[in-house]
Amino acid sequence: MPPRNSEATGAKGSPTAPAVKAQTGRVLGPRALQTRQRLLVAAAELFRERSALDLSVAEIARRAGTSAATFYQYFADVEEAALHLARQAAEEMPAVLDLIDGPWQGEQGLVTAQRIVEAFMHHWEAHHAVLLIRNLAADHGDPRFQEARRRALSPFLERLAERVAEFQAAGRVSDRLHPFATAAALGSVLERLSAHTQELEHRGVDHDELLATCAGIIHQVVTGGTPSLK
Amino acid sequence: MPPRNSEATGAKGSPTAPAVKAQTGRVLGPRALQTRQRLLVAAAELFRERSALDLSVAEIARRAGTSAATFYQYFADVEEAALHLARQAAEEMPAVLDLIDGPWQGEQGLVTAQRIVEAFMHHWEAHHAVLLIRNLAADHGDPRFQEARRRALSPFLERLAERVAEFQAAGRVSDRLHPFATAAALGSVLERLSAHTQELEHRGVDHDELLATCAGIIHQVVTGGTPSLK
DNA sequence: TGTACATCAGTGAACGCGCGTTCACTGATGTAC
DNA sequence: TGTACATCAGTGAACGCGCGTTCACTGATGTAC
Repeated sequence: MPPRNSEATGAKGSPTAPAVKAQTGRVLGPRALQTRQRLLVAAAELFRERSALDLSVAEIARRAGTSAATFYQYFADVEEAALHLARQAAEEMPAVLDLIDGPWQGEQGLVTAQRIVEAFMHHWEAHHAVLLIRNLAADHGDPRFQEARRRALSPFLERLAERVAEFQAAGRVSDRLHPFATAAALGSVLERLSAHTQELEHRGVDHDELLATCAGIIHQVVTGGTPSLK
Repeated sequence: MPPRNSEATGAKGSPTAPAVKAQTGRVLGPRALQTRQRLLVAAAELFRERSALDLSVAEIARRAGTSAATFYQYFADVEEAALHLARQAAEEMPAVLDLIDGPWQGEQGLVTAQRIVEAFMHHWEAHHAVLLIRNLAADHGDPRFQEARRRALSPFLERLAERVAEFQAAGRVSDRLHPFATAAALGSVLERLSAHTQELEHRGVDHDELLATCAGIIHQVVTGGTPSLK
């Protein structure tokens, strides 16, 4: 059996990660990091099952096979753990970003739109519960969650808005549309439809139709009309 | 002083309302209806302040100036009260419905789209907190809230889908778009942008620009392209 | 290699608190005669 | 109009429960020599 956790014995000042700290401010060792991770996983599981921020510290600790007292060594409260999960999920978004810079001209535009939709849906499938909670808390006005959401979505929306502005400059898209508001609207389509695939499948819209529709709308709104109707 | 509650002394079998009942099944008198209403108002206030379903019965009762025991005479739990508020809010939607049957041809189409957006935003301003909670609970899978949401949105989405299908039949809109999925996408734009006016205003998008953008997108997607770019 | 000590990490037990829920009771309102 | 009674509506008090939070303590791990 090879020794696991070999990284724990490695360079002590590894500059890659910003050094996770306990509530007291102490830097965490490998065992503590493991425990903390177990708590996060437990919280994520419970969010998936229940949802909403009505989880109790006791419940999370129980699920993680540890005690509530331990939870308080790493997080001030349940929200802090949720916030961490939300930020973790957001780290995936950059992959979607590059897609926006793909080609939008002609038929290629539709393919680009499709790829974006696929990436978004994938993202939501993987983090459904946490993203839902992030959005709820943000909607309600919690500034920490609002910022987490903004950080995750802003780069995406801004780049998309640039495309809209480009097509506007080329005279293809109506000047009535505010580029950023348009991007935000398309973002909401992506989020909502990704979050509600089941409900729509229940209504007779299968996954591929949903993807095609979503991509079609994005393509049409960004580039201003369909190049060919077929 | 004229006698108030004169309706209470009127026809005992008034068929207009379906007769509200207590948890025990007894039909409620005027005083009880007032108390029940006070509890609902208190719950709505607290939802506006807090949000999420983490309100306690004790809290609602306190706000309503009554006791928890009284709450249980009218509602089984907090969710039941929330559900009632959600259904109440949904009763406003029919007003939006008729707008969809307005003219969509030419420049009139934009006006129609604008009216729809205005009505939707108004609806959300009035019931923000409750609608947010309804959607959250529905998202999480609670079937009662899912149904409440479906009942509120379905007629709207179905009529909108009909318009999309009409423009498809006329060869104006791509066949790639699934009519109902398209309507759902536009519905999500309406809901999200209505729910997030503040956030967008924070980003330099004012209310009118938001309205124009939202209407522009709806018009373009439903009718397939802008009639004139100006 | 072995031993002594320092620090890290985890936890049982305790405390008080506010909640959900129920029940027997009081007070208010309506009705029959 | 007045009185007796029935029903409606509201509530204080009680119960047990699980939670949040803290603290002194135990056990695990690392380190110096």
